[in-house]
Parts: sequence; structure tokens; C-alpha cells
Amino acid sequence: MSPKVNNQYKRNKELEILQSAKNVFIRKGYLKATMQDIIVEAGISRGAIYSYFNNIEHIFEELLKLEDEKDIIYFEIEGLSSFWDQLIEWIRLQQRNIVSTNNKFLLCKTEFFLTKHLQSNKTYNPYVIKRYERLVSSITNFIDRGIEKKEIYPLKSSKAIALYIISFLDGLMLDTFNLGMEVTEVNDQIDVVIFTLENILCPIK
Amino acid sequence: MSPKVNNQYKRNKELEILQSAKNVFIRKGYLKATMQDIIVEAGISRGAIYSYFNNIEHIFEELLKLEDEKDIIYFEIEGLSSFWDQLIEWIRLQQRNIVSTNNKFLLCKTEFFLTKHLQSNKTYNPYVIKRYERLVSSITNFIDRGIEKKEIYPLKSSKAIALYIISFLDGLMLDTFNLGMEVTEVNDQIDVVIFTLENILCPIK
DNA sequence: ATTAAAATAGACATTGGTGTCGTTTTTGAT
DNA sequence: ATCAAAAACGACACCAATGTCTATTTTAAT
Repeated sequence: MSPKVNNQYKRNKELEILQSAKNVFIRKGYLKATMQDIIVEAGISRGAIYSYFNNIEHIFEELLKLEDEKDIIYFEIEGLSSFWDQLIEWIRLQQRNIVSTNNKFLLCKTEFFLTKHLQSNKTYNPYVIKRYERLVSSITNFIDRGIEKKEIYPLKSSKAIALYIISFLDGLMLDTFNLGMEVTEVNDQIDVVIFTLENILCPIK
Repeated sequence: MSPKVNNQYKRNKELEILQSAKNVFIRKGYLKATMQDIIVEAGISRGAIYSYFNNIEHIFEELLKLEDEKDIIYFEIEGLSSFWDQLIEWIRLQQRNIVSTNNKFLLCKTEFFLTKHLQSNKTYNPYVIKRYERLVSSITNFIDRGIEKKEIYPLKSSKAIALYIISFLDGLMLDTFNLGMEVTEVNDQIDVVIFTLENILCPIK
């Protein structure tokens, strides 16, 4: 009688596999990546990997969860600076993400959601919706706090403005990925959107 | 001695196959669609289809060309109404496209470009760039005509505004497809973007 | 009606991946 | 050192799709 093996070990191996998988996804995209690829990248055997994950879709979903854990929603941190400064800082952060090359995995996510949805007809993925709504409410609440603190006097509803910002950034991200930042002129566009936000949020001074 | 067969016939068959292919793409998405599917949908033999197209990527590219022929760029038609009315009318058209289900093929295109780019690393697709720039310059020129006619007094460059509009609509399209129009609240967002355009274009009256 | 080229059919070999399963190795409690 | 359970291995049977190739049918000019 002697049941076996460490508990932390399994989790580590799992994370190791997920990291290898991420490399593969970034290199090949979601749909073109194969179990084979991940097996090679992780330097593990077929049998082993299947004892951790059922299939490649499962792996991607676990990876998503993992990334979400890391994902600190910026606006949930109570800011020290003014509303406007914090907003602009966040937009600049997004700008840097769009331009940098580590948006690759972001694009894999887009591919994943897109193809998943294109297959399983008509039904929207509740997980994706939850993610989106979390971001929306985090920005909405941020705007609401700005109103409470009397730093802004928005001319449209907080939520509509939040949704608007997200759409714009998603579109800019997608187009820039497909076309390059020279073609989409990211900086000019960000400049425009900041201008429009000033007009719609009406920050004091 | 007697060479053979009608010439128009071939083209018709080609168009027929492309239409079937489009149905398949809409139903399954680009990457999940197979030659098999198209063969069945078109009710044609394996041998026949391969005498028209080399592979499924080839089919999709031909389909793209075909769709582009149909694609009338709205702004290239000289409008009868005022600048502002014409702009709003176009945005409403986009709004309807986003909400309607025939954005499915639009999403297949996105999937195609995305995965194509995710594979062939780093290099942007010149065809996609051409398409994008055509749209950009068509909107830009439209705005410029508005300026000439003294109907608007924009506070940012025409091109930056054009790019901004496209990004926003692309993002809204993508998110709405993935999440549904109830979640993205399309109408409210369109309302916001029109408001911002009024502030940035400064139409007379 | 004949005929040769073109168009179509569908069987086939091949490829590239999947998930399973029996075997071997490793693990850590005793 | 022993031992049973857990973990890892990798061969394998299977599947779905591809593109090719030979045979058959259709076409329209003669």
C-alpha cells in the first residue's frame, strides 16, 4: 500500500505544456497548430500529453484561462492620477500592445473565437461573452467613478462610451495586424480617438 | 480535325462552382471547409472540380475577385444629398450589414486574411492592402469634397478620420459577430460614433 | 454518323493527423 | 530494497481529406 506521486509536479508539467502550446499557436496560428507540433515543442510523448489534455481545443481553452488569470484589468486598480490621465495612459498602453509583436497571441484568440463561432452555428460562446462583459463593466465603472468625482461630464452613457472605445481598439488591432502599422497609421488614429473622447467625456479643464 | 466545346460554358460552370463554394464557406468558415464539401454542394465530380481549380485556397481567391467586382464603393458615386446626409446614410448601411446575417462571408474573409497572415510570417498580403487603401482613399476623397463644398470644417486630417471610421466599424463588426448585437449594443455605439463625427467634422448648421 | 478533343467521373494511393492502448519506466511510501 | 500506482512512451489502427490518373461520356465540327 502506497499511493503515488507528487501533486505540484502535475501542475508544473501542465503549465510547461501550456507554454509550449502557446509558442506553437503563436508560430502557426490556432487552426494550423497540431497536437504533433505541441508534442515536439514540449519534448513529451504522445501518451503523456493525452493524460493531461483531451485534445487541442482543450489545450487552447486552458491556455485562455491561464492568460486570463494573468490579465489584470487595469481599471480595477484605483488610480492615483486624475481620471483623464489614467484613461490616456491606458489608451497608450493599448497602442503599444497593438504595435508590438506580442499581439500575436491576441490574434490567435480572435482566430479561435471566430472559427469556433463559425462552426457551432448561431450560438455565442458564453465564456467569450463573460470576458467581454467584464472588460466593458470595468471601463464603465471607471467612467462612473470619474463622474462621481466630478472630473468629467459625459454627453453619452458610460456604457455606450465604453463599448465604443473597445470596438475602435479591436478594429484597429485587427487591421493593424493584417496590414501593418504603416498602412493603418496607428498613431494618427489614436490621436483622433483621444480627440473624440475629450469631446464626449468633457473632462474639467 | 475538330477542336471542341463552348467557351461561355466553362465560365458559367466556374461561377456555379464558386457560388457553391461560397455557400460552403458561409456554412463552415474558410478553414473548416473542404474540397469534399464543395464537391458535394456543387454536385460535381472530383475530377471536374480539379480541372477548374487547383485547391481550396485558389477557389477562395477567385471568389474574392468575383466579390470585389460586385463591390461598388459607395462614396465613388457622386451624391445628390448633402455631405452629412450621405455620410450618415452610409453609416446606417454599414450598421445594417453588421446586424444582418449576410456578414457571414465578411467574416470568412477576415478568417482567410488572418490565417493566411498567421502562416506566411511577417509578410503582409499586397492584395489585402490594396483593398483597404481603396476604401480609405474613397472615404478620404469624399471628406475632401465635403471640405471643398464648404459643408464641413474638420479638425483632423481627412485620412486620419477615414481610418478612424474604418477601424471602429471593423471592430464593431468583429465583436458583434462573436458576441451578438444584444451584447455589443450596436445601435448605441453607432449613436456615439455619429456624435463624435459631428464634433470632428463640424458640418455647417 | 463519325471522330477527336474536352469535360467529367470516381477509384486510388498518399498524406498527415488523431486518440487509444499495452508496455516500460519512474516515483515515493514503506 | 521492495512494490504498487502513476506517468511516460511510442506503435498502431483509424480517419478524413487530398490531388492524381485512367476510363468514360459529352461535345460540336465535319
